Amino acid sequence: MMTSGDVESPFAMPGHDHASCIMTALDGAEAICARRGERLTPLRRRVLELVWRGHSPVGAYDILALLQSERGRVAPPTVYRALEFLCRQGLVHRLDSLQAFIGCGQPGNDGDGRHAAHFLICQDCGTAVEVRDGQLDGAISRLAGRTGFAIADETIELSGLCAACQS
Amino acid sequence: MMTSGDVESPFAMPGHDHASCIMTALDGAEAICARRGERLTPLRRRVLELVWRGHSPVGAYDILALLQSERGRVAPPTVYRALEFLCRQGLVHRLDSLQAFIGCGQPGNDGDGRHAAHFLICQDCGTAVEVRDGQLDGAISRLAGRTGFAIADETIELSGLCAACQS
DNA sequence: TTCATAACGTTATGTTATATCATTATCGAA
DNA sequence: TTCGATAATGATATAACATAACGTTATGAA
Ligand SMILES: [Zn+2]
Ligand SMILES: [Zn+2]
Ligand SMILES: [Zn+2]
Ligand SMILES: [Zn+2]
Repeated sequence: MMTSGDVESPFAMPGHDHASCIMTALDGAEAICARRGERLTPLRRRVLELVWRGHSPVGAYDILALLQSERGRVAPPTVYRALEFLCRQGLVHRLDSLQAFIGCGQPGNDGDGRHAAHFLICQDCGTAVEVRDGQLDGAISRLAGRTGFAIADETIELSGLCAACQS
Repeated sequence: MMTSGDVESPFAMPGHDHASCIMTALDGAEAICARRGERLTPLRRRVLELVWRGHSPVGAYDILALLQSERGRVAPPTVYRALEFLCRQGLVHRLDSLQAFIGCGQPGNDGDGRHAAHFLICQDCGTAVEVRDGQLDGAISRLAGRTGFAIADETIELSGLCAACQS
C-alpha cells in the first residue's frame, strides 16, 4: 500500500496492493468520524470507497453513475452531499483544476478538520499525489506574512508528467 | 495605476486610476500580439477590456451578458473562444478555484507564451492579485526536482482576507 | 413516546463549458 | 484581381458540473 512517507517518489506504486489502500482509508475514516461524533453512514462510506477506486481524481458524475449502477435511481444531490461531508471531514479533497475528487491519504493529521492539500497531477497516467513540503509551506507562510494576507484556503495543484511517464 | 513592483502591498490600490490599468493592458496586448503576429481582433480586444473591468475575477457568463447588452445575440462559444485566445497569449488567467478570469498584469515577461501565475484572492472584497515570489518558485522547483516531476502547469491560488479587509 | 434534528429522496433548475457545422473575414499566391 | 487556404466568428444544440427547494425517513435524546 501507499504510505505517508513516500514523498520522495510518490508516483512509484505500480501494481501495489490497492485493496489495502482502500481498507486503510475506510478504517481510518471510521475511526476519525467515531472520534468526532460524526456519522459515516453506509452511503457516505460507499462514496468514499468509490472515490478510492484508484489514485486518480474521480468526477462527481462518475460516482453518480457507479451508484446508479448498483442502486437504481440516484440523483446528483445524493452524491454532492456525501462528497461535501467527506471534504468537510478532510477525508476527500476536491481538485479545482480538474473539477474532481480524490481520497486523502493523510486524514486527521491536523486536529479535527480538513487540512491544506497540495497535489502533483500527472497528465499522462492521471495519478494525483498529495504532497507535503515544508519549504513550500514556509514560502507560502512568508508570502502571506509579507503581504498581510490571512490565508483561509489553499489551492495548489501542479500538473505535468510524473517520472514514470516522461520516458 | 498598478505597477508590477507592488508586491509588498498588492491590495493597496483603493481609488486608483483604473482607466490607466485598462489602457496599459490594452496597449500592452496590442504590442505583444503585433510582435507575435497574432490577431487581437475587435472582439478579442473588447473581451480583454471587459475582463479588465476591475481587479476581481470575472465569470465567462458575466462577459457574455455584457457583450449581449451591447451587441444583441451573442453565444457562449464566442466568449470562450476569445478567452481561450487571451489565455493562450498570457493576457488573461483563469482562476480554477473560482471558475473565473482575470487580466494579467505582467504579460509578455516570459518570452513568447503564458507564464505560471500565483494569486492571492480576497474573499471579502473580491480582489485577486497576481504575485511573484522567488521563494515560492524555488520551493516548487525543488519539489519537482526531488520527485522527478516535470511541471507543465501550475494552479496556485490562496484565498483569504487581504490586509484591508481584516479589520 | 415524542420531539428535534440530521440524512436522504426527489424534482427542478442553475451554472459553466464544448461539439458541430455554417458563414464571413483575411491574406498570400497565382 | 481572383482564387484558395486558413483563421475567426455566428449559430444551434448539448454536455458536464452543481445547487435550490421541499418532502420523507432515520436517528437519538428528552
Ligand atoms: Zn492504492
Ligand atoms: Zn504519470
Ligand atoms: Zn486598476
Ligand atoms: Zn479584501
